[in-house]
Amino acid sequence: MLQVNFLRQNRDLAKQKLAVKHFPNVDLVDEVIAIDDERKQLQAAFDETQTKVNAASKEIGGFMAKGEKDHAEALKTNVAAWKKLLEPLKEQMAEVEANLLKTIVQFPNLPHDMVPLGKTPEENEVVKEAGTTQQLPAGALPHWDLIKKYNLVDFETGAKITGSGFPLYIGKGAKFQRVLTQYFLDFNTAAGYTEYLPPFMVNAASAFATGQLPDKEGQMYHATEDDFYLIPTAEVPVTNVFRDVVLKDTDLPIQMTAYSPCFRREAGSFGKDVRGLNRVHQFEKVEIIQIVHPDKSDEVLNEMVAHVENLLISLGLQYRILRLCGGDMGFASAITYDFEVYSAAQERWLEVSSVSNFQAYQTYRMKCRFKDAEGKIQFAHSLNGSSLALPRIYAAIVENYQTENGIALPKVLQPYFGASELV
RNA sequence: AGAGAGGUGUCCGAGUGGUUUAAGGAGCACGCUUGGAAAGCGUGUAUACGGCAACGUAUCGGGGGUUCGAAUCCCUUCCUCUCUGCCA
Repeated sequence: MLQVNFLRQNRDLAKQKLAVKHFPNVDLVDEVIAIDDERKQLQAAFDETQTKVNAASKEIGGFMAKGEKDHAEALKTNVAAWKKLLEPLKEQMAEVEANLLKTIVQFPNLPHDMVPLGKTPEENEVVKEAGTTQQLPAGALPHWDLIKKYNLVDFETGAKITGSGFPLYIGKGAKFQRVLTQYFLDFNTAAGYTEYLPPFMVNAASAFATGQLPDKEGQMYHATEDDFYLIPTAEVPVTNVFRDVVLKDTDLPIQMTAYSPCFRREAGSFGKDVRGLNRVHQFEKVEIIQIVHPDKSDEVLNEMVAHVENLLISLGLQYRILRLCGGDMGFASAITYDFEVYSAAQERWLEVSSVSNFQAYQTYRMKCRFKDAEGKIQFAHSLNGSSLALPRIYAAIVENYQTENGIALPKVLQPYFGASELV
């Protein structure tokens, strides 16, 4: 959520930045400031009258104590008149404040200066490409054929149990999931992240704080009986650890990592590129999240990108790093780097991680602040990234490590798996 | 799930309608004192919004209500604890 005061002080800059994100209605900036002006006027008027009411009430208390009932009664008449004025003011204020919130949540975060101007995924900037394309054996298969051939994942039975997009992992296929999760968590904690295992359902307040509500309600599974939402990512419960918290500057940076299943309805997503594990309703992911001093978030973003890069290198995969253009970035992000791994069998790049700096966009919304060295309260910056999302990395490893009669394993995973090959 | 007891500041804790402007204590910060420290004494110590400021307004788990006036009374909701039930 953007701050009105920032918009007020940087009106033109904000409009310019919103245009980079291809926000269709930049004049909403003026609208929001006008609404805020109205709110200020109302509050001033309200406070003025409420002050009189409070003072008079205190006086009445004094009169009552002294037994001067006549004076008290006279004052009560005044108060009654003021209160009549307050009622419509109160209503207007509630209305204006609701309108302000409703309007301001429509703004996406402003993009960082480094964000490229483009609109479509093709205009993302490739900042790095590394690794070599695997030489696959003749007759190499895409992962959806491989997992069937070796009975690692059964989509049909998953569909019977629940519905399409809920894979059932079997035997070594299930163990491989567990091994990947464990390896990722170990890799993250070795770099200083603290491991969390959060609830997999959240309440509406948490979903609002990270921006899933009110807009993306349809993307989450909703347990209506208790009004809980199944998490679309561990980012939601873990970031909410620090909702409504005032930290000390010495608490920063906070580095968290968490494994969780992720539930996404993917409503409205259909068509190509959704075969096999490329897009599912339930998948597993290990997330890294940091809450940092505002001066440090640029630097920390680079560290997180390097961290994920090292993880991919350790898996021996060909990868590239993209800096997303304004039109392809997420709503809450100021700058995002996507990691893609090359699938030689599908002959395409698969997104396996997305690392973003949200600056104060989330922390303002969820009131996560810290007291700086001077004792001033400031909003912290939040960042997160996948490290890593399982099904696609699963698919990439299975495809890229396939041999003529089996599937090999990256070296780092072999001790975890207790074998030198998957099958 | 049922019955009961609770939720007050950084923490403990008093407060059942009106100088509460949330007592008191602890902690923390600064000052005095000291050779230095402890003790002692003094001062300060929540957040948000409005205002150039003085200051004002709101907040005692959340929301709503009664009243001239609510931490206090009423309704509702969430959470914690105890007992009972059920359960891996």
